[in-house]
Amino acid sequence: MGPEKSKEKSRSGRPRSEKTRLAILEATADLLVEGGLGAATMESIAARAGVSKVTIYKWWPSRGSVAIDAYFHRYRETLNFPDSGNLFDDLITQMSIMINAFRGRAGEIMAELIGQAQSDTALAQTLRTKWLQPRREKTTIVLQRAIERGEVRSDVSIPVLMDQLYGPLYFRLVARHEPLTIEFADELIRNTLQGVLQE
Amino acid sequence: MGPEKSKEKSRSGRPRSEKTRLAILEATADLLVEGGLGAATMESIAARAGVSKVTIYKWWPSRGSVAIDAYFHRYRETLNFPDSGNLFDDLITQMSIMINAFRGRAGEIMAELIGQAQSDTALAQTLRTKWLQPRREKTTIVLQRAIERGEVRSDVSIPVLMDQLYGPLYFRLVARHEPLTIEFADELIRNTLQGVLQE
Amino acid sequence: MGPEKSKEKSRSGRPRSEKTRLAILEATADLLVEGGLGAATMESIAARAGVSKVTIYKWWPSRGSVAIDAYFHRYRETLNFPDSGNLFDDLITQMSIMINAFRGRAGEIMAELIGQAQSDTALAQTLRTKWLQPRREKTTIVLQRAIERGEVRSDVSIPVLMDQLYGPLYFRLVARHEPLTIEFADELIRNTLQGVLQE
Amino acid sequence: MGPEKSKEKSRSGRPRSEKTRLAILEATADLLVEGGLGAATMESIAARAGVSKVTIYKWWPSRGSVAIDAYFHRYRETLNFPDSGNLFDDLITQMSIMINAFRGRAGEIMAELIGQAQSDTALAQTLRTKWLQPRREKTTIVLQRAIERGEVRSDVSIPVLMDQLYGPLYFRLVARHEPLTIEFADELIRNTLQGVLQE
DNA sequence: CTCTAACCGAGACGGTACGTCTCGTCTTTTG
DNA sequence: CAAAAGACGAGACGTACCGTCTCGGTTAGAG
Repeated sequence: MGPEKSKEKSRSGRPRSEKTRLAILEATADLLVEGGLGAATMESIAARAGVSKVTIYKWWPSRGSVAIDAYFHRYRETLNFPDSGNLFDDLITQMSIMINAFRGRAGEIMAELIGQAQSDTALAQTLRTKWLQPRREKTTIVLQRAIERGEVRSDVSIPVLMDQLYGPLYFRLVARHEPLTIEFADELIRNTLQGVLQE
Repeated sequence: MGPEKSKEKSRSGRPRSEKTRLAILEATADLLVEGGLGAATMESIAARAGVSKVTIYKWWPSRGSVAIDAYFHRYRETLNFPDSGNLFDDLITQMSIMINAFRGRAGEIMAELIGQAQSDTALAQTLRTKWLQPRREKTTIVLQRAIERGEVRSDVSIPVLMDQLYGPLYFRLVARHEPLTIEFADELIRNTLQGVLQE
Repeated sequence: MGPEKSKEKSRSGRPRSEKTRLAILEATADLLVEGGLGAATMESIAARAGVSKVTIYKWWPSRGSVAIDAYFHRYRETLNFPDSGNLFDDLITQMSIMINAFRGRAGEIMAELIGQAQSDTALAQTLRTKWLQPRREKTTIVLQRAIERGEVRSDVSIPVLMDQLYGPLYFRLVARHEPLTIEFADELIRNTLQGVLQE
Repeated sequence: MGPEKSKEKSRSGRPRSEKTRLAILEATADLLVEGGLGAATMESIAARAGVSKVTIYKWWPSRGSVAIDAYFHRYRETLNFPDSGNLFDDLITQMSIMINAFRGRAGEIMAELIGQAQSDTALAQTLRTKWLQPRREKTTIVLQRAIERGEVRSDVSIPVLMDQLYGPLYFRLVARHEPLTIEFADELIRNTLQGVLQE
């Protein structure tokens, strides 16, 4: 999904215009910010980018794909995960960055992308591969090291633990029944690590 | 949202047809099951129910609203929460029911409804009031009693704890990166209650 | 077409409400004046008259029927034809009255009624019976007397002569290619009586 | 109104499909013949022509416009006016052609078009420019020559004379109070030229 | 002085067409 | 030969009136 820069030796014919690719991504990102996913129709993207619809269809299969690429293009984040040796500190630092991002426009757009993905399997696939997976890989490393340090029990399943940590966050992003705050993250991490039972 | 049965004494004019209301809900539910939310267009609902589009618009503001009412109509569940006195048992029982429901067609439809709600605030509101809230109220009571019994620490925020328990579940429903299994629920509850730190 | 006051001895049951009948005619006439025939929908007439649609359908078969009755109700004219003994004077007098009426709102409405009658045979019938015919009968008498007086040739067909006099007038009303003026009527009558050939 | 064949050098983009244009006109003409103007709805035209409604709206502003173009397309007539040097002969020849056309389906449709034009100014405009005007121009020339020949009085207004000749004809077409026959035309022309007064 | 038939309001309802929107494809010309 | 321009078929959208159909409440003459 999304246009990959061709690794092949220059194929014959006119090469793809990088200017056009960027115009599309910028236009889409602008539309996403201004009116959400609903505003980023193929027609409006083409019009805004000064590009033909066909050109977009040539390189992206669906409007969701363009949107997600535009999202990454605009919000290309460092994706750095701290690894200080103290699990709680690492988690609260990383989660704070994420929550700060999700409280703004980027959060609304991500929520809409997740929403759209419910009826667009290709988009769902892209979201998993390009968004979720890289983050889960980084997190896996951090949690693995915490297990190795003896901080976390070794019988804990890392995928389950990751869902315990990030599931509640995405749940609030999407269900909006409670606000996404740092305090929430703090208690969430604390509870997750220590449990909630009376000692 | 959705038509409430009038409690008022019969108002003037022809009364609303219960037959029509049911035909709409059944038709919509059928369409949801057959082809998901995308298949439940206003046109197809009207055609299948043998009903005029205007009649649907008269009583429901959007296609999402009809869908959600149809969903509740078809999957009107007991919404019973066990309250045995043992928190783990109660949670695993309740969550198993939920997971069993979400692993079938009902789960796909719920995921699509949540998806649609990302770009339809009215639908989002309905989902919160008619789906989430009642369940959270039941759960609140159970957790409250666990605190009173001294099973759970009294400084734990119940909303946060509920998100710890159900957030990961909805996350897997929506992101589909890992399967929704009873084993997952089991470890999730266990971890949540006891924590993951090495003792 | 249109409600006739029942000549029968009072039938059992509640008698028809004269108030309602008038409310409908007044409301329709108002709507005709304000927005033409297009504005006088059954819905708007019912709403404006504070009357149920069914009541209207009870007494009139179509919207055109109501409109035409409302037109006659509002513009009930004397329908007097002068009969001075001089044909030209009589014609110019009568035609001036008609042109003056047709140059205002009444003319626009009549044009729309004629228009509607092209796709509503019942309305067409009513227009002929209630509007055209009475006028043609009056005119026939006047022309008949002109023939008897020896003013007009006795081999002239009266219906044809009437169409020569009034056809051009309705043509301008409906085609609007030239204005409806007294000067037009004057030359029309003069030409018709004397012919246009060089003597 | 209606699509004009572009005189411009080929503009960029996909050119308009002539096949589609013709399909629309043929479908509309068929519908007009089969069921009159009422049958020629945008939906039925689109369905019959195998064309999208949007495509029709792209090129015609209203259903009346399509209908009138379809009418001209189907009944593209010679529009020739004889000019033999004898006014009566020319008029009776031309009027006979017209009456023969108007006595068939074409007359009904024209009447409906005139009817529709009473509540559709754009359509009215088109009727005047594309139907009435060309005919009046031809007639003007013939009458002008009759005046020059000294056959007709030079103080007669040509527009008024044209309304005297064709007004009665359209009046009968639209009011249907008397039949449209050649005999009618004959007496109409004779009366108009010679007058009806006793000499 | 009730009974009862018809009238009337309110408004739900199935239906048809409207005019608009976006999608994804197709067909030209331009650079 | 890629890209732009834009025509096109498809099909859902939400709205407007149509004409019909219950309802409950009313109104006047008949019994």
